[in-house]
Amino acid sequence: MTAPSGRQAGASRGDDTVSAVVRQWRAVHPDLDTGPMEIIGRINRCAALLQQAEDAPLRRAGLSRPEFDLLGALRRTGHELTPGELARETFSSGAAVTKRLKQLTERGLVERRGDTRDRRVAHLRLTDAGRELVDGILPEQLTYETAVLAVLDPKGQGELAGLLGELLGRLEGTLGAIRV
Amino acid sequence: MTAPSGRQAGASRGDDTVSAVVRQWRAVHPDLDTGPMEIIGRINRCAALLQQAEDAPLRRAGLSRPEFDLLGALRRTGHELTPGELARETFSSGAAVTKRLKQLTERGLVERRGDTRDRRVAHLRLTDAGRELVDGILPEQLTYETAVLAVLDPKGQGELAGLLGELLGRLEGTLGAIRV
DNA sequence: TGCATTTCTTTCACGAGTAAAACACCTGTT
DNA sequence: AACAGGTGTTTTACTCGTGAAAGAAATGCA
Repeated sequence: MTAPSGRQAGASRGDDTVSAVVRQWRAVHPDLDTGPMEIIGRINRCAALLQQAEDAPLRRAGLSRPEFDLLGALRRTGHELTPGELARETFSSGAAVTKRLKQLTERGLVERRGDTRDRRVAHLRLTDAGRELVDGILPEQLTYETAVLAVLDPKGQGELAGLLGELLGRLEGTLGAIRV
Repeated sequence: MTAPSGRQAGASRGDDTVSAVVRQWRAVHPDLDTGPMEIIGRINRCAALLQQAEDAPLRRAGLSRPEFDLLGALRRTGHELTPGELARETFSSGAAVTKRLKQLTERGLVERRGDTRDRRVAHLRLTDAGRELVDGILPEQLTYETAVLAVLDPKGQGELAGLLGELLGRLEGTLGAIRV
Protein backbone atom coordinates (compact mmCIF):
# COMPACT_ATOMS: atom_id res chain seq x y z
CA MET A 1 0.00 0.00 0.00
CA THR A 2 1.82 3.08 1.21
CA ALA A 3 5.47 3.13 0.28
CA PRO A 4 7.38 3.95 3.51
CA SER A 5 10.03 5.90 1.69
CA GLY A 6 10.56 9.18 3.51
CA ARG A 7 11.58 7.80 6.87
CA GLN A 8 11.91 9.71 10.15
CA ALA A 9 10.66 12.97 8.81
CA GLY A 10 8.03 14.05 11.32
CA ALA A 11 8.51 11.30 13.84
CA SER A 12 9.58 13.72 16.50
CA ARG A 13 7.84 14.29 19.80
CA GLY A 14 5.00 12.84 21.81
CA ASP A 15 4.54 9.65 19.88
CA ASP A 16 6.44 7.08 21.88
CA THR A 17 4.76 4.48 24.03
CA VAL A 18 5.78 6.15 27.26
CA SER A 19 4.04 9.41 26.49
CA ALA A 20 0.88 7.46 25.71
CA VAL A 21 1.10 5.75 29.09
CA VAL A 22 1.70 9.05 30.84
CA ARG A 23 -1.34 10.52 29.13
CA GLN A 24 -3.45 7.68 30.46
CA TRP A 25 -2.20 8.21 33.99
CA ARG A 26 -2.88 11.92 33.81
CA ALA A 27 -6.45 11.25 32.72
CA VAL A 28 -7.01 9.04 35.76
CA HIS A 29 -4.97 11.03 38.29
CA PRO A 30 -4.83 14.62 37.05
CA ASP A 31 -3.41 15.73 40.39
CA LEU A 32 -0.18 13.74 40.25
CA ASP A 33 3.10 15.01 38.84
CA THR A 34 3.94 12.47 36.18
CA GLY A 35 7.20 14.15 35.26
CA PRO A 36 9.47 11.40 36.57
CA MET A 37 7.74 8.81 34.40
CA GLU A 38 8.84 10.61 31.28
CA ILE A 39 12.45 10.04 32.21
CA ILE A 40 12.44 6.78 34.12
CA GLY A 41 9.89 5.10 31.93
CA ARG A 42 11.82 6.04 28.83
CA ILE A 43 15.15 4.94 30.24
CA ASN A 44 13.69 1.55 31.09
CA ARG A 45 12.00 1.17 27.75
CA CYS A 46 15.08 2.27 25.82
CA ALA A 47 17.20 -0.14 27.80
CA ALA A 48 14.83 -2.99 27.02
CA LEU A 49 14.70 -2.19 23.31
CA LEU A 50 18.41 -1.61 22.98
CA GLN A 51 19.33 -4.75 24.84
CA GLN A 52 17.08 -6.84 22.72
CA ALA A 53 18.54 -5.24 19.63
CA GLU A 54 22.17 -5.44 20.58
CA ASP A 55 21.87 -9.01 21.70
CA ALA A 56 21.63 -10.03 18.05
CA PRO A 57 25.34 -9.74 17.18
CA LEU A 58 26.29 -11.49 20.39
CA ARG A 59 23.87 -14.31 19.88
CA ARG A 60 25.49 -15.04 16.57
CA ALA A 61 28.67 -15.69 18.53
CA GLY A 62 26.83 -17.90 21.01
CA LEU A 63 27.20 -15.47 23.90
CA SER A 64 24.68 -13.79 26.13
CA ARG A 65 25.24 -10.20 27.15
CA PRO A 66 26.17 -11.09 30.74
CA GLU A 67 28.72 -13.57 29.41
CA PHE A 68 30.16 -10.96 27.08
CA ASP A 69 30.35 -8.51 29.96
CA LEU A 70 32.55 -10.94 31.85
CA LEU A 71 34.86 -11.53 28.92
CA GLY A 72 34.90 -7.82 28.21
CA ALA A 73 35.93 -7.00 31.76
CA LEU A 74 38.89 -9.35 31.43
CA ARG A 75 39.81 -7.94 28.05
CA ARG A 76 39.57 -4.25 28.86
CA THR A 77 41.38 -4.39 32.19
CA GLY A 78 44.16 -6.31 30.52
CA HIS A 79 45.03 -8.42 33.54
CA GLU A 80 43.72 -11.29 35.61
CA LEU A 81 40.70 -10.74 37.85
CA THR A 82 39.31 -12.71 40.75
CA PRO A 83 35.65 -13.81 40.80
CA GLY A 84 34.89 -11.11 43.34
CA GLU A 85 36.46 -8.41 41.20
CA LEU A 86 34.54 -9.67 38.19
CA ALA A 87 31.29 -9.50 40.14
CA ARG A 88 31.99 -5.90 41.13
CA GLU A 89 33.14 -5.01 37.64
CA THR A 90 30.00 -6.39 36.00
CA PHE A 91 27.55 -5.37 38.73
CA SER A 92 26.33 -8.87 39.25
CA SER A 93 26.16 -11.28 42.16
CA GLY A 94 28.98 -13.63 43.05
CA ALA A 95 26.78 -16.64 42.45
CA ALA A 96 25.96 -15.52 38.93
CA VAL A 97 29.64 -14.98 38.18
CA THR A 98 30.51 -18.44 39.45
CA LYS A 99 27.99 -20.02 37.09
CA ARG A 100 29.06 -18.03 34.07
CA LEU A 101 32.73 -18.69 34.70
CA LYS A 102 32.03 -22.39 34.86
CA GLN A 103 30.49 -22.34 31.41
CA LEU A 104 33.06 -20.02 29.88
CA THR A 105 35.88 -22.15 31.27
CA GLU A 106 34.30 -25.30 29.84
CA ARG A 107 34.07 -23.57 26.49
CA GLY A 108 37.76 -22.75 26.66
CA LEU A 109 37.32 -18.99 26.60
CA VAL A 110 38.62 -18.40 30.10
CA GLU A 111 41.34 -19.97 32.25
CA ARG A 112 41.52 -20.29 36.01
CA ARG A 113 44.61 -20.16 38.17
CA GLY A 114 44.77 -20.52 41.92
CA ASP A 115 46.47 -17.91 44.04
CA THR A 116 49.69 -19.16 45.59
CA ARG A 117 49.45 -17.13 48.79
CA ASP A 118 45.71 -17.26 49.48
CA ARG A 119 44.18 -20.53 48.43
CA ARG A 120 40.64 -19.20 48.61
CA VAL A 121 41.00 -16.93 45.65
CA ALA A 122 41.16 -17.73 41.97
CA HIS A 123 42.57 -15.64 39.16
CA LEU A 124 40.89 -15.66 35.78
CA ARG A 125 42.23 -14.68 32.42
CA LEU A 126 41.13 -14.97 28.81
CA THR A 127 42.50 -17.78 26.72
CA ASP A 128 43.75 -16.90 23.25
CA ALA A 129 40.41 -18.09 21.89
CA GLY A 130 38.61 -15.90 24.38
CA ARG A 131 40.57 -12.81 23.47
CA GLU A 132 40.10 -13.44 19.78
CA LEU A 133 36.37 -13.88 20.29
CA VAL A 134 36.04 -10.59 22.15
CA ASP A 135 38.20 -8.73 19.65
CA GLY A 136 36.17 -10.17 16.82
CA ILE A 137 32.81 -9.30 18.30
CA LEU A 138 33.50 -5.84 19.64
CA PRO A 139 33.82 -4.01 16.31
CA GLU A 140 30.62 -5.65 15.05
CA GLN A 141 28.91 -4.71 18.25
CA LEU A 142 29.96 -1.08 18.03
CA THR A 143 29.02 -0.87 14.37
CA TYR A 144 25.61 -2.21 15.20
CA GLU A 145 25.16 0.19 18.09
CA THR A 146 26.26 3.09 15.93
CA ALA A 147 23.65 2.14 13.36
CA VAL A 148 20.93 1.91 15.98
CA LEU A 149 21.79 5.27 17.54
CA ALA A 150 21.94 6.97 14.18
CA VAL A 151 18.25 7.73 14.59
CA LEU A 152 19.57 10.66 16.64
CA ASP A 153 21.73 13.29 15.00
CA PRO A 154 25.32 13.65 16.36
CA LYS A 155 24.44 16.76 18.34
CA GLY A 156 21.56 14.99 20.04
CA GLN A 157 23.81 12.03 20.77
CA GLY A 158 26.38 14.24 22.40
CA GLU A 159 23.81 16.00 24.53
CA LEU A 160 22.20 12.73 25.52
CA ALA A 161 25.52 11.18 26.49
CA GLY A 162 26.33 14.26 28.54
CA LEU A 163 23.05 14.34 30.39
CA LEU A 164 23.11 10.62 31.07
CA GLY A 165 26.67 10.88 32.31
CA GLU A 166 25.66 13.63 34.68
CA LEU A 167 22.65 11.69 35.93
CA LEU A 168 24.58 8.47 36.29
CA GLY A 169 27.54 10.06 38.00
CA ARG A 170 25.31 11.64 40.59
CA LEU A 171 23.12 8.59 41.03
CA GLU A 172 26.15 6.44 41.68
CA GLY A 173 27.21 8.95 44.25
CA THR A 174 23.93 9.48 46.03
CA LEU A 175 21.81 6.35 45.67
CA GLY A 176 21.58 4.46 48.88
CA ALA A 177 21.63 7.81 50.67
CA ILE A 178 18.08 8.65 49.61
CA ARG A 179 15.28 7.70 51.98
CA VAL A 180 11.65 8.53 51.39
CA MET B 1 32.26 12.70 18.10
CA THR B 2 32.92 16.17 19.37
CA ALA B 3 32.87 17.12 23.01
CA PRO B 4 29.32 18.05 23.99
CA SER B 5 29.26 21.72 24.73
CA GLY B 6 26.53 23.43 26.73
CA ARG B 7 25.74 22.05 30.13
CA GLN B 8 27.87 20.55 32.86
CA ALA B 9 27.66 22.84 35.86
CA GLY B 10 29.07 21.21 38.95
CA ALA B 11 30.20 17.65 39.66
CA SER B 12 29.95 16.96 36.01
CA ARG B 13 31.89 14.86 33.61
CA GLY B 14 34.10 11.85 33.51
CA ASP B 15 33.30 10.47 36.90
CA ASP B 16 30.73 7.78 36.30
CA THR B 17 31.53 4.08 35.97
CA VAL B 18 30.75 4.01 32.28
CA SER B 19 33.33 6.59 31.35
CA ALA B 20 35.92 4.60 33.30
CA VAL B 21 35.02 1.50 31.32
CA VAL B 22 35.17 3.40 28.06
CA ARG B 23 38.61 4.72 28.95
CA GLN B 24 39.79 1.15 29.49
CA TRP B 25 38.47 0.06 26.13
CA ARG B 26 40.11 2.99 24.38
CA ALA B 27 43.44 2.11 25.93
CA VAL B 28 43.19 -1.43 24.56
CA HIS B 29 41.55 -0.63 21.22
CA PRO B 30 42.45 2.97 20.36
CA ASP B 31 41.13 2.47 16.83
CA LEU B 32 37.50 1.77 17.75
CA ASP B 33 34.79 4.40 18.03
CA THR B 34 33.50 3.94 21.55
CA GLY B 35 30.86 6.64 21.20
CA PRO B 36 27.86 4.30 21.35
CA MET B 37 29.01 2.91 24.68
CA GLU B 38 28.65 6.30 26.29
CA ILE B 39 24.97 6.28 25.52
CA ILE B 40 23.97 2.63 25.61
CA GLY B 41 26.16 1.76 28.56
CA ARG B 42 24.77 4.65 30.52
CA ILE B 43 21.18 3.89 29.65
CA ASN B 44 21.63 0.32 30.82
CA ARG B 45 23.41 1.32 33.99
CA CYS B 46 20.88 4.04 34.81
CA ALA B 47 18.06 1.59 34.24
CA ALA B 48 19.64 -0.91 36.59
CA LEU B 49 20.28 1.65 39.30
CA LEU B 50 16.88 3.27 39.00
CA GLN B 51 15.04 0.00 39.02
CA GLN B 52 16.83 -1.18 42.08
CA ALA B 53 16.08 2.14 43.73
CA GLU B 54 12.47 2.41 42.78
CA ASP B 55 11.75 -1.14 43.72
CA ALA B 56 12.01 -0.09 47.36
CA PRO B 57 8.58 1.56 47.66
CA LEU B 58 6.96 -1.30 45.80
CA ARG B 59 8.63 -3.95 47.88
CA ARG B 60 7.14 -2.38 50.96
CA ALA B 61 3.75 -3.12 49.41
CA GLY B 62 4.77 -6.68 48.59
CA LEU B 63 4.83 -6.13 44.84
CA SER B 64 7.50 -6.59 42.24
CA ARG B 65 7.79 -4.08 39.44
CA PRO B 66 6.38 -6.43 36.80
CA GLU B 67 3.40 -7.08 39.06
CA PHE B 68 2.87 -3.38 39.57
CA ASP B 69 3.08 -2.84 35.84
CA LEU B 70 0.18 -5.23 35.36
CA LEU B 71 -1.96 -3.58 37.99
CA GLY B 72 -0.97 -0.18 36.63
CA ALA B 73 -2.04 -1.12 33.12
CA LEU B 74 -5.45 -2.09 34.43
CA ARG B 75 -5.71 1.08 36.46
CA ARG B 76 -4.60 3.56 33.86
CA THR B 77 -6.65 2.18 30.99
CA GLY B 78 -9.69 2.23 33.22
CA HIS B 79 -11.30 -0.84 31.73
CA GLU B 80 -10.95 -4.58 31.61
CA LEU B 81 -8.10 -6.09 29.63
CA THR B 82 -7.52 -9.57 28.28
CA PRO B 83 -4.29 -11.45 29.06
CA GLY B 84 -3.07 -10.80 25.56
CA GLU B 85 -3.72 -7.09 25.82
CA LEU B 86 -1.93 -7.02 29.17
CA ALA B 87 1.07 -8.76 27.63
CA ARG B 88 1.26 -6.18 24.86
CA GLU B 89 0.67 -3.32 27.27
CA THR B 90 3.46 -4.40 29.61
CA PHE B 91 5.87 -5.65 26.92
CA SER B 92 6.08 -9.09 28.40
CA SER B 93 5.34 -12.60 27.20
CA GLY B 94 1.94 -14.18 27.51
CA ALA B 95 3.31 -16.91 29.73
CA ALA B 96 4.73 -14.39 32.17
CA VAL B 97 1.40 -12.59 32.30
CA THR B 98 -0.43 -15.82 33.00
CA LYS B 99 1.80 -16.53 35.99
CA ARG B 100 1.54 -13.05 37.43
CA LEU B 101 -2.22 -12.97 36.99
CA LYS B 102 -2.51 -16.24 38.85
CA GLN B 103 -0.73 -14.79 41.85
CA LEU B 104 -2.48 -11.44 41.76
CA THR B 105 -5.83 -13.16 41.51
CA GLU B 106 -5.02 -15.37 44.48
CA ARG B 107 -4.08 -12.28 46.43
CA GLY B 108 -7.43 -10.74 45.62
CA LEU B 109 -6.04 -7.78 43.71
CA VAL B 110 -7.44 -8.79 40.35
CA GLU B 111 -10.62 -10.49 39.18
CA ARG B 112 -11.19 -12.67 36.18
CA ARG B 113 -14.32 -12.89 34.08
CA GLY B 114 -14.85 -15.11 31.09
CA ASP B 115 -16.00 -13.66 27.81
CA THR B 116 -19.56 -14.64 26.96
CA ARG B 117 -19.09 -14.80 23.22
CA ASP B 118 -15.58 -16.23 22.95
CA ARG B 119 -14.86 -18.72 25.70
CA ARG B 120 -11.11 -18.66 25.08
CA VAL B 121 -10.65 -15.14 26.30
CA ALA B 122 -10.69 -13.80 29.81
CA HIS B 123 -11.27 -10.27 30.99
CA LEU B 124 -9.37 -8.96 33.96
CA ARG B 125 -10.13 -6.06 36.20
CA LEU B 126 -8.85 -4.67 39.47
CA THR B 127 -10.72 -5.52 42.62
CA ASP B 128 -11.43 -2.66 45.02
CA ALA B 129 -8.42 -3.77 47.02
CA GLY B 130 -6.31 -3.77 43.88
CA ARG B 131 -7.34 -0.29 42.88
CA GLU B 132 -6.75 1.02 46.38
CA LEU B 133 -3.31 -0.57 46.43
CA VAL B 134 -2.29 1.03 43.15
CA ASP B 135 -3.70 4.41 44.12
CA GLY B 136 -1.90 4.20 47.43
CA ILE B 137 1.46 3.26 45.96
CA LEU B 138 1.56 5.53 42.96
CA PRO B 139 2.01 8.85 44.79
CA GLU B 140 4.76 7.34 46.94
CA GLN B 141 6.39 5.99 43.86
CA LEU B 142 6.32 9.31 42.07
CA THR B 143 7.56 11.17 45.12
CA TYR B 144 10.43 8.77 45.37
CA GLU B 145 11.27 9.07 41.70
CA THR B 146 11.13 12.83 41.91
CA ALA B 147 13.60 12.75 44.78
CA VAL B 148 15.95 10.48 42.89
CA LEU B 149 15.85 12.58 39.73
CA ALA B 150 16.42 15.78 41.68
CA VAL B 151 20.14 15.24 41.20
CA LEU B 152 19.47 16.86 37.81
CA ASP B 153 18.19 20.41 37.66
CA PRO B 154 14.74 20.91 36.05
CA LYS B 155 16.22 22.18 32.81
CA GLY B 156 18.40 19.10 32.52
CA GLN B 157 15.43 16.89 33.30
CA GLY B 158 13.41 18.49 30.56
CA GLU B 159 16.18 18.13 28.02
CA LEU B 160 16.80 14.55 29.01
CA ALA B 161 13.12 13.63 28.76
CA GLY B 162 12.98 15.25 25.35
CA LEU B 163 16.04 13.49 23.98
CA LEU B 164 14.95 10.14 25.35
CA GLY B 165 11.51 10.62 23.89
CA GLU B 166 13.01 11.34 20.52
CA LEU B 167 15.29 8.33 20.70
CA LEU B 168 12.57 6.03 21.95
CA GLY B 169 10.01 7.20 19.45
CA ARG B 170 12.36 6.51 16.57
CA LEU B 171 13.65 3.24 17.99
CA GLU B 172 10.12 1.97 18.35
CA GLY B 173 9.54 2.92 14.76
CA THR B 174 12.71 1.56 13.22
CA LEU B 175 13.96 -1.33 15.34
CA GLY B 176 13.47 -4.61 13.63
CA ALA B 177 14.15 -2.86 10.36
CA ILE B 178 17.88 -2.54 11.08
CA ARG B 179 20.13 -5.30 9.78
CA VAL B 180 23.88 -5.23 10.12
C1' DT C 1 49.17 -22.19 69.85
C1' DG C 2 44.15 -22.32 69.63
C1' DC C 3 39.97 -20.31 68.58
C1' DA C 4 36.82 -16.75 67.01
C1' DT C 5 36.16 -13.77 63.22
C1' DT C 6 36.39 -12.25 58.66
C1' DT C 7 36.94 -12.89 53.72
C1' DC C 8 36.48 -15.22 49.22
C1' DT C 9 34.03 -18.42 46.62
C1' DT C 10 30.80 -22.02 45.70
C1' DT C 11 26.53 -24.65 46.52
C1' DC C 12 21.64 -24.99 47.32
C1' DA C 13 16.78 -24.17 46.96
C1' DC C 14 13.83 -21.43 44.85
C1' DG C 15 11.41 -17.83 42.07
C1' DA C 16 10.61 -15.89 37.66
C1' DG C 17 10.98 -15.57 32.72
C1' DT C 18 11.12 -17.86 28.05
C1' DA C 19 10.05 -20.58 23.82
C1' DA C 20 7.56 -24.07 22.21
C1' DA C 21 3.95 -27.26 22.61
C1' DA C 22 -0.58 -28.21 24.10
C1' DC C 23 -5.36 -26.82 24.68
C1' DA C 24 -9.55 -24.92 23.81
C1' DC C 25 -12.23 -22.47 21.04
C1' DC C 26 -13.65 -19.75 16.97
C1' DT C 27 -14.33 -19.02 11.83
C1' DG C 28 -14.41 -19.42 6.95
C1' DT C 29 -14.76 -22.67 3.32
C1' DT C 30 -16.54 -26.25 1.00
C1' DA D 1 -22.31 -29.98 8.65
C1' DA D 2 -17.54 -30.81 8.93
C1' DC D 3 -13.13 -29.64 9.17
C1' DA D 4 -8.70 -26.96 8.30
C1' DG D 5 -6.53 -23.38 10.01
C1' DG D 6 -6.17 -19.44 13.00
C1' DT D 7 -6.30 -17.24 17.57
C1' DG D 8 -6.17 -16.63 22.74
C1' DT D 9 -4.42 -18.70 26.75
C1' DT D 10 -2.13 -21.98 29.60
C1' DT D 11 1.20 -25.61 30.46
C1' DT D 12 5.71 -27.63 30.22
C1' DA D 13 10.55 -27.96 30.41
C1' DC D 14 14.28 -25.38 30.95
C1' DT D 15 17.62 -21.49 31.92
C1' DC D 16 19.30 -18.04 34.67
C1' DG D 17 19.68 -15.08 38.56
C1' DT D 18 19.21 -14.52 43.63
C1' DG D 19 19.89 -14.67 48.76
C1' DA D 20 21.26 -17.48 52.23
C1' DA D 21 24.07 -20.94 53.91
C1' DA D 22 27.99 -23.73 53.52
C1' DG D 23 32.85 -24.47 52.75
C1' DA D 24 37.52 -23.24 52.85
C1' DA D 25 41.18 -20.53 54.06
C1' DA D 26 43.39 -16.40 56.07
C1' DT D 27 43.87 -13.24 60.06
C1' DG D 28 43.64 -11.34 64.74
C1' DC D 29 43.99 -11.96 69.38
C1' DA D 30 44.30 -14.07 73.94
